[in-house]
Amino acid sequence: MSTVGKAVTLLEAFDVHRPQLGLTELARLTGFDKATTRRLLLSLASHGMIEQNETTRLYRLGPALVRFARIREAHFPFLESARSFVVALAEETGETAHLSEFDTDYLTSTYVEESPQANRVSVSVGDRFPLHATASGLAYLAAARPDYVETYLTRSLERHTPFTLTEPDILRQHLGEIRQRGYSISDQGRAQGVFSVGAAILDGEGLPIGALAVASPAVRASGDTAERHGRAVMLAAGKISARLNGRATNTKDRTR
Amino acid sequence: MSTVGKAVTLLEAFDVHRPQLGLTELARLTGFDKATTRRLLLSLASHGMIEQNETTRLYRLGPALVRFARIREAHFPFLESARSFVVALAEETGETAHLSEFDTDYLTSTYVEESPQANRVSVSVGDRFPLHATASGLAYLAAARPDYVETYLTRSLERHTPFTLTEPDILRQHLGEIRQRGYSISDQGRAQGVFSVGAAILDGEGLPIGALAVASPAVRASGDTAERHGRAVMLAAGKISARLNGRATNTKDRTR
DNA sequence: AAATTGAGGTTCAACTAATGAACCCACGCC
DNA sequence: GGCGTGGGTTCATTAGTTGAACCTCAATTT
Repeated sequence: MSTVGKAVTLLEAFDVHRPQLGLTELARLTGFDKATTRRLLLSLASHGMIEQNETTRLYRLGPALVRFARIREAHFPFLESARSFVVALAEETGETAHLSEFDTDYLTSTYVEESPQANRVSVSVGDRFPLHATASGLAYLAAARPDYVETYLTRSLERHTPFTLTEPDILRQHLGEIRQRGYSISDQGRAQGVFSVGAAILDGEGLPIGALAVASPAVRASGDTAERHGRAVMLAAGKISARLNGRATNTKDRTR
Repeated sequence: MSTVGKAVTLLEAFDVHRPQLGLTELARLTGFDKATTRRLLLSLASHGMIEQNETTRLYRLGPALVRFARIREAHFPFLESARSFVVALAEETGETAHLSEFDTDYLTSTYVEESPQANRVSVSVGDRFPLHATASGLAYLAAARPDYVETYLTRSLERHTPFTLTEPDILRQHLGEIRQRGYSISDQGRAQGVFSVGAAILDGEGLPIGALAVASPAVRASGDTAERHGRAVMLAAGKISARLNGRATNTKDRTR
């Protein structure tokens, strides 16, 4: 692995539930030597990518990351342009709606609007969705480049529940149906008792960059739920894509 | 420079006004060889820190940065906890109020609430403030560790206007006065015609992590402006620090 | 109070990964 | 059709990275 890759791997050791880590702990989590870990941390810290609490000696993600994130968001306002549509979708369906963004073989939850009902699906910002086991992921794959999909399908796909689809051939067929239908369906693919439908968010070239989904308790999913939610999520995703690209983008326009 | 440092330097080539860059352009901006630049970009891209537009071949900051920023903000909610106080401060003073965060020898503007008046000071999120030439920076320095201040003062300090203070001795004296007073004053230190007062935001150990400031056109700064704005900014900064640390933190409590 | 454990941090010879000059290719333009 | 420009690649040389062993300090344990 390149040195840069190692440095980023170090950053990836942090998450919402482990926002601060010690040197030894970081070395253990990443598998790097303590000396290596420290040298990388210092390099990162000198650029504000990592910060150290001077009394506890613990490391945490630095302010430069926030600065970079703002630059990206200013130019590529994924969240800003989507928030209101997610809220509207949750209201319309009465269920939890969530938006996720593609990032290295996963979709990462970016914004969540939970259902007001007591029995609801709960999702947290930062949660990562495997592509083959969630409605969001399937919607993403259905719109992704064929070569990416093939590469993804040939690796070993984790089975999260007895309902998870892991057979490449079945998945390929499933993706075909999603393309026809316009939205994806995942019946308890990642978590038991959760029924979801999803649709991809597309960039200016028609390639997917994220997904929008509605998740409901499976016990509330009756005959027409998939279609009702599916239409709603498809429409909302289309609107988000359109706004993101400053124009309509439901066609895969590749003329340029 | 370490490879990691170079990789981050590449990220730093992007800013709000230049959110997308080509390979050659990036190599030119950073001074690295084209091959080096590309290899670094690939390493970064494989972790989602950089993204490439497949048709224009231009590179932009990646989604992983946004993910990391969220992890940091979830744990260290600088902006969230401060926003309402900045709005209130702008309202109270009738002038532009802005919050900035320390990041590698500069304060970076994080949130801005502009004055409603036609003749107002305009600040953009992402603007970088030199420590010696702005009210925010001086407030930061006045609360910073002595060894950091000394290191900072011994480098050559840029003169932005005829009013910029660049003499280490004068600055040291100035910082003493700021500590006594509780807020800083910068009369046209960075831009002609801008009068600002500022106060530092402190972490749980009493060390500064950012600053809050009120900036007004110098022509509106009369006799009591400094004191009125100063008191307001000091109070607001104290409240932000307190909320950030979950308790009162205007004393430098180091008992642990 | 001496011994033990475990954390942060450092050193330096061995070694592996980074470097960059020169290269190719594609496209747009005169 | 030749020239300029930008993206991308190659590989011998070179410079940065590695990690076992070490140090220090503070908190437990004996």
